[in-house]
Amino acid sequence: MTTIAFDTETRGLAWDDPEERAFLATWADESNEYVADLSKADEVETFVNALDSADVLVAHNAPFDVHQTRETVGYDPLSRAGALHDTNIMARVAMPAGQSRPSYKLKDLAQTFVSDDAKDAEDDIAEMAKSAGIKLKATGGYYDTWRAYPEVMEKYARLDARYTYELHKKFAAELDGNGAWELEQRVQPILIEAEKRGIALDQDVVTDLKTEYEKRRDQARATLTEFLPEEALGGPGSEEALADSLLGLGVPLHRKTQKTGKYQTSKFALQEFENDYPVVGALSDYRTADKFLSTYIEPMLGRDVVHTSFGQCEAWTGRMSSYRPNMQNIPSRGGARVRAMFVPREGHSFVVCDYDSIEVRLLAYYMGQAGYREMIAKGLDPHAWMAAQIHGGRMEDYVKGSDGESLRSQAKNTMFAITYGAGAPRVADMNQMTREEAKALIAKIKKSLPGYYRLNKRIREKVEAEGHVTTLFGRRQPVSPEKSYVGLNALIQGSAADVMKQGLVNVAEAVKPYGGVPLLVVHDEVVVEVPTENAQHVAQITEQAMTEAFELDPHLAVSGSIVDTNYADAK
DNA sequence: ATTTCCCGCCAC
DNA sequence: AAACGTGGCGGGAAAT
Repeated sequence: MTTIAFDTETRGLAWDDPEERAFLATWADESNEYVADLSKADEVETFVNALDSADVLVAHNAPFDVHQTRETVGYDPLSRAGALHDTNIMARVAMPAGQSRPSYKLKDLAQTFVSDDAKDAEDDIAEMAKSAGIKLKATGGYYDTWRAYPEVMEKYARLDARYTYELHKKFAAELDGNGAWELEQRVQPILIEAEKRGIALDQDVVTDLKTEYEKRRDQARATLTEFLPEEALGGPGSEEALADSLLGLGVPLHRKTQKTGKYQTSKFALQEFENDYPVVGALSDYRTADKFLSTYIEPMLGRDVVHTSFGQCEAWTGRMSSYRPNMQNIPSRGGARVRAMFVPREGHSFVVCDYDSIEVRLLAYYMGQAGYREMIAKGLDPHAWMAAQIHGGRMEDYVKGSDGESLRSQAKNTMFAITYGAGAPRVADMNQMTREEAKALIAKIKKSLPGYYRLNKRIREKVEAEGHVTTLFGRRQPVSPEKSYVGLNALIQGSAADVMKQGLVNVAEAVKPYGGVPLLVVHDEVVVEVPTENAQHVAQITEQAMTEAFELDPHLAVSGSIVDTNYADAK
């Protein structure tokens, strides 16, 4: 059983950019460390042979090193039969944390578990770079530092492989037979494949969006400058200038920020003034257009494919995250068409499936309230049901499209807020009602869901006694007892994350024979790219694979759609 | 001059 | 009595 830990030293973090590729590889076995200059063919060969001979390959943040290795030397560590173990994931599974998250960086873990001077390397390297006049954090900074001080850099690079090896040894023993670790191991290659394949962009759409949103921004800006001076719209001093200008226009700002006590100018703080002050609407339009441009549109310009990275265990609840770029917060609400820039490749379609109200279903499961569970199992609308409980009448009077739809939304939003731990003041704020009305609303929800409050009490007591909740898949999820009110959300969100990970594993396996590849995971949604001729069938088996992730009562439900056009057209 | 903090806002 | 959860990111301000 050969275990090899490896690491790459790279010019940057964008592994898909030829400018930011790896220049050095290091690896360690039980007794030795090795280093390869990746510009030398014989050293590359030694490196590749070492990787290829391992039964267990280990890396810290393995996806990054896998991508760098593949792109730099043309050898894909995932192509081997052996296992890939990521000490970052292992540490997070072995030592899950609550909201106060410790560092899971290699050096910090090594400092704690391997060597007291593990962190010194960072300071030394920074010092070396400085004395050589190199900007370490800039692209190529590490490469330049290596060129200037090859022996020192290589020594530290070897140590990283050693630390990774030793951490693996520690965690592998602890995690033997751990179900959560087994699931994470199955998830990782799927995410790596999704990152590697990436999502195709239609540049015609990107440039059209750019034009459209520049126009929107400029129009809003023109309107705004009738009310506000230029210096309130960006640049140094603009934050204070904006608040001052709004006050000068008579807008009675009163909400202050928590940390620094400045006047809030957020959408929420301004919404109460939008009917009386036209500046508020114009400001909102301007900020939306500006944000869409800088965050979602301009970063996509000139790319054929976008390769996100997934934080497999990034959220403390077990949820995944997505970064560089974040593909989990691309605008979709309110008719935004930004998702239209993401398109299936030629001859392919997207199959987009998401769990229906998974958090409500989990809540129903944990409440154990028979009537509520059956109502959901029958496919009825829990939010319309709740609205009817609150306001009387039949639930049909509150479904989407009816006169009572806004009361349904109120019930839904309040229900979510309460699950997240909101109290009467926050519920009053969000619903534009008095605190007394909010109390009455919460009381009515409480009355119609006795199981909810029993559950909440039970969870809080468990958190206060044991410091954790236990998710649907038996995963221990720490929650700080001082904030036991988040326990319910941790349970529901954490269990939904478990389901999604199992669902993803099921999906990847099921769609593979039909050429389907998961490209994205967005908490309760999976996007699969598939040859168009197989799309109908793959949609059906994807739904089934997700539904079968767990036998819940009420059962899980999945709805899917097939699009040949773009991501915006899904659903 | 560089890094970190803060605010605001997109998603689920 | 009180406390709405999980993320990432862009731009400006504050800290170093």
